[in-house]
Amino acid sequence: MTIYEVAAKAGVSASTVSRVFNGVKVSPELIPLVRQAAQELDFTPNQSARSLRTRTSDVIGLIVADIENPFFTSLARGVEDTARAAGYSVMLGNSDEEESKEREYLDVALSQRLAGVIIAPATDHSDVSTLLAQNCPVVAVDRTLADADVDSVIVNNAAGGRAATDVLLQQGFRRIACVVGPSSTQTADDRARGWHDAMTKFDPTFDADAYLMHASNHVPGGREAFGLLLALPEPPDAIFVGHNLMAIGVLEALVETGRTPYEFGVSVFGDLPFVGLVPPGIHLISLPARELGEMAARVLLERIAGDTQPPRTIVLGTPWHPRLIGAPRSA
Amino acid sequence: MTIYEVAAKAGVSASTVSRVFNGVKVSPELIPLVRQAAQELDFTPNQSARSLRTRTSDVIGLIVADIENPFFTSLARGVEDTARAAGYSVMLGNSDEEESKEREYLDVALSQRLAGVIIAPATDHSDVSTLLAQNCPVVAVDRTLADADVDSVIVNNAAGGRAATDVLLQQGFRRIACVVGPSSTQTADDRARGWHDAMTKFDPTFDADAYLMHASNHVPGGREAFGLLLALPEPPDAIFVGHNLMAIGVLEALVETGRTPYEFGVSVFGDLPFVGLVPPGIHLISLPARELGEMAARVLLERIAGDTQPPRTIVLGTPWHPRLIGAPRSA
DNA sequence: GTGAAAGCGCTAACAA
DNA sequence: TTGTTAGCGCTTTCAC
Repeated sequence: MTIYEVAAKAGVSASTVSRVFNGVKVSPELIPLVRQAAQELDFTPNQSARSLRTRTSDVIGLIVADIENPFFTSLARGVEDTARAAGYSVMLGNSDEEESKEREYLDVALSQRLAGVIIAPATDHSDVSTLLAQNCPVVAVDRTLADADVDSVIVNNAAGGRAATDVLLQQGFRRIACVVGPSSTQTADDRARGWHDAMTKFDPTFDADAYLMHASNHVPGGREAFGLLLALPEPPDAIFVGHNLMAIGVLEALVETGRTPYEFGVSVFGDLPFVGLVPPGIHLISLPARELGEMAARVLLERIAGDTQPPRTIVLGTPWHPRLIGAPRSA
Repeated sequence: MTIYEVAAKAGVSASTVSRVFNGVKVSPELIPLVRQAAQELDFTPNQSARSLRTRTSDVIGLIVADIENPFFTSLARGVEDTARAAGYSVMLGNSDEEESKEREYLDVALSQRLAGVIIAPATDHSDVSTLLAQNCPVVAVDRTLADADVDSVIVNNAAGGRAATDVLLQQGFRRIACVVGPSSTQTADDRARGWHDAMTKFDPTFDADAYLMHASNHVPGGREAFGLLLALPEPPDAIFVGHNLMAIGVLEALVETGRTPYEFGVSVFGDLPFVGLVPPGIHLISLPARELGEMAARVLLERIAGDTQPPRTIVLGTPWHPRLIGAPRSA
C-alpha cells in the first residue's frame, strides 16, 4: 500500500494524498475522498520513507540505567506520557549501568536518526558527541554529563542528603552512618556530601570517614553495607540510605536483627515502592521521578522543535520535605 | 555522511561499502579500507533508508499493560535482553490496560514497519489483524488473543489458582476468599476458576460466590477488596490473591487490622517485589515473568526469521510450587 | 569481485 | 490549489 495507490483510487496525485496526511492545505472536498480511499486500502504511511525524505522522525530514545528500578519506571512513564501526548513514541534502552551497553543504544539512536534522546547516563563522561554532531538533541536526566553541553534535569542530591541527615539529628541520633552507591558516581557522591556537611556542621569532631559506606545500587548492596556497619567497633545509631533499592536491603537486615527504625534511625533519599509494608518510623524524602521524566521530555521536545537557547540545568524537587512513615517516635 | 562519501574516500563504489557493512563477500583487502574511511567520516548507516529499501527493520515493539508493575518490567527485561542479543532494539509502549492507547501503539508499529510485535493484550479481542495483514509477526504474552491466530506465551493461571488455594487448605483454612482482577479478563477469570475448583472439590457445599471478589489491578484494589471481605457476615479465614499489586494492598490492610498471615491465611499468585519486607507466613507462587519475555522474544525472532509453522501456545511455569515466606506456622 | 543504475515510498520545489 | 519531478540513502539486480 503506497501513497500512489491511494492517489489512483481517489483520483488525485500522490502529493495531494501526502498533503492530506500532513495537514497541508487542500481543497476541502478532496479530503474525504482521500481518507476514504486510504481507509479502503488499509493504507498506513511508511515512516521509513518519510524519515528518509524529511530527515526527521517521531521517535525519541530513552536510555535508563535499570528498568527494574521503580525510580526509572516512573521516570520512563513520565517521559512516555509526555512524548505520546506530543505525538512521539519512545524507544527504550537499558544500559544496566554499563557504558558498553549504553554505547550500543546511543549507536542505535544514531542509526535510527531518532528525533532526540533522553539519557540517564551510566557515567558522567558518557559520550553523546556523535549524536550532537548529527543535530540529535540530548537531554541528561537524573545525572549530568560532564563532557557535553546539553540540558540536564536533575535533583539537588546534596540538599537531599543534608535534609535526610538533619531529620535524624533532630530525632536525637548522633552516630549517623551513610550508605550510598558506588563512589565517584555523581549522585552517590553528592548525597554523601550532603550527609557529611550536615554531620560535621552539627559536630565538627564527627569521624565521617568511618561511617560512610559505598555499595552497589541493589537490595543486597544495602544489606551488606548494614552488616558491615553493625560490625564496627562503635556501630552507628542511625543510618541515611541514599538509594531506594539499597534501603530495602538495609530495612530487611534491620528487621532481621530485631531492631526498629524508632530505636535505630533510618532515613532514605528516594521512594520506597509499596511503602505500606515498610516498617514504620523511617523518614523518607520522595524523589519526583515521574516529574523528572516529564520535564526531560518537555525540554527535549522544545529542542526538537528548534529551541536554541543555551543548555540549561533544571533542578527539581528542592526544598526537600522528609516524611515520617507511621506514627511519631513517642507513640 | 552517506555511503557515497565513504565510497569516495575509500576509492570504491557505494555497493562495495554497502557490502562491507552487510557482511557480503568482498575482497579482503578492501574491508579495512572501507572501515577506515567510514571511521574517519563518522559514518553511521541510515536505517530509514535501509528499511525503506529492504522492507525490514531491526526494531521490535513491546506493548505492555502497566510498565510500573514489576511483573511487566521483568518481562520487558527478558524481551529486551533477548532481542538485544540478536541485534534488535525494542520500542516500548504502555497501554495502561486501555484499548485506545493499545491501538495507538499498534498503529505506530505498523507505520514504523517494525520487524515484529510482542503484546500483552489489554483485552482478549484486541485487534492485531492490521499487523498480520502486513506480515508483521505478533506474539501474545501473558494473555491470549481470541480473534487472532498468533503465537502465545502464557502461564497456566487456573492451575496457579488451584495450587495457591490448595496450600491454604492444607494449612487448615476453610473459608478461603479469592481476590482477582476485573471479571471477564482472562487471567483473572482463570485464576478464580482454579480457586473455585479447588474449593468445591474440597467442599462441594462451599458458597464460592460469596467469597469471590473482583477488583482493579492495583494496590488500592486489593485493599478495598480485603475490607469488603472482612465486612461479610461470615468473613473468610484466608485469602487467595491473584495479582501482585493487589496482594500488597491486601497485606497492608491485613497488617493494619493487626492480623498475621499465620492466623489469616494468605496466598499469592505472582511475585511480591522486595519480598524481604513482606510479613512472614504468606504463600507465594512465583510467576516466571522474565522467562515469559525471553520466550516471547525467542518465538518472535523465529517468526521474523521466517518460521511458518502453525501458531503455538507455549505454557510456562507449571507445575506450580508454592513457597512459604518466613518460618512455618508452628514457629 | 566490483560498479552502474534503478527504485523502495515519501515530500518539497517548482510549474501549471 | 494541484500535479510533475527529483531525490532522500540505501540495497540489489545486472553487466562487466
